[in-house]
Amino acid sequence: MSASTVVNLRSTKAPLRAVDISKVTFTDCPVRDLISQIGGKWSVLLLEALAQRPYRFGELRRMVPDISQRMLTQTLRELQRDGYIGREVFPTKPPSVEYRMTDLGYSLYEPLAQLLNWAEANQEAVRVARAHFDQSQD
Amino acid sequence: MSASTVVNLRSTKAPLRAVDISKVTFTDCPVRDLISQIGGKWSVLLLEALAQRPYRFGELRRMVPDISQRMLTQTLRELQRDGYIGREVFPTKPPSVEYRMTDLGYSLYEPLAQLLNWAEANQEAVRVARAHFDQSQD
DNA sequence: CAGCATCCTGTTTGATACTG
DNA sequence: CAGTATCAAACAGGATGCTG
Repeated sequence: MSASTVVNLRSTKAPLRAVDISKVTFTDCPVRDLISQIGGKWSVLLLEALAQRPYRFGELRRMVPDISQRMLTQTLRELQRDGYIGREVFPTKPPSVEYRMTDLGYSLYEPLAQLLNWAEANQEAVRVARAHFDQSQD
Repeated sequence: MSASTVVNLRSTKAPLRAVDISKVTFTDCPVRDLISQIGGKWSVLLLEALAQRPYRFGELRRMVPDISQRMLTQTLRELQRDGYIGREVFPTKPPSVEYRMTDLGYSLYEPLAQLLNWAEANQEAVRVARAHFDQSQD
């Protein structure tokens, strides 16, 4: 059983995150691909919000006060493109747009939430490890 | 049950990833903190390798051919600082250094592996979602 | 309201050369 | 072998102004 049993350890020359959202092809490692998406500064935050219930653009903006409009739009597009969230435009005046998690998004959110729970449950252990490491480095 | 039940949605002004490894204080959101660490380009790859068995520096380098020496060292240090992996120096000549996962690292790896499994199991669904999205955008 | 286009900055990463 | 140091490039993200 080699180390690549769980995942393809071959790395790629491809950039870690999408730049031009419409030009990006699927990288040859799904793990790298997911991590690069989730690893963005705002993706997890938005997934957590939308896992609770649907929200409109402006609501999300207020929930995450220091996200820029640019990054909110961009991150929502990426999540939509990957199929994790859906986008519905209501033809009101002015228009309102609602985002909601898809079934695929919810299925992703299950293991993701477990990981986030781990982060909270073990934050103290990590804090201690860091303090110890920094000490020993003088 | 508010949206912040699962995790603190407050975002921070802190940079996403550590720059000077010894200067970084724990951010006020453990989730942001974990995501910023494993969201790095190489962390997950190295955790997967070390979840299998201990490896030496050079072995890891050969397993992940296109990681630079600089990033291998830096990422290993970060993982060590957070307490996920341990580092042991053998006083041979020339010296050899072995890295191995700690108990904390293994406990992290459990939910992490679930997430990675999801990525592999659903890569086709994501690929389809992307193709559909790109289509509809013309 | 919900964006988009442009410019600009700091951070992350890579390349290369050198060392105990 | 297992690093460190320095420089340069690429990228993610922020700020601002404009639009249907």
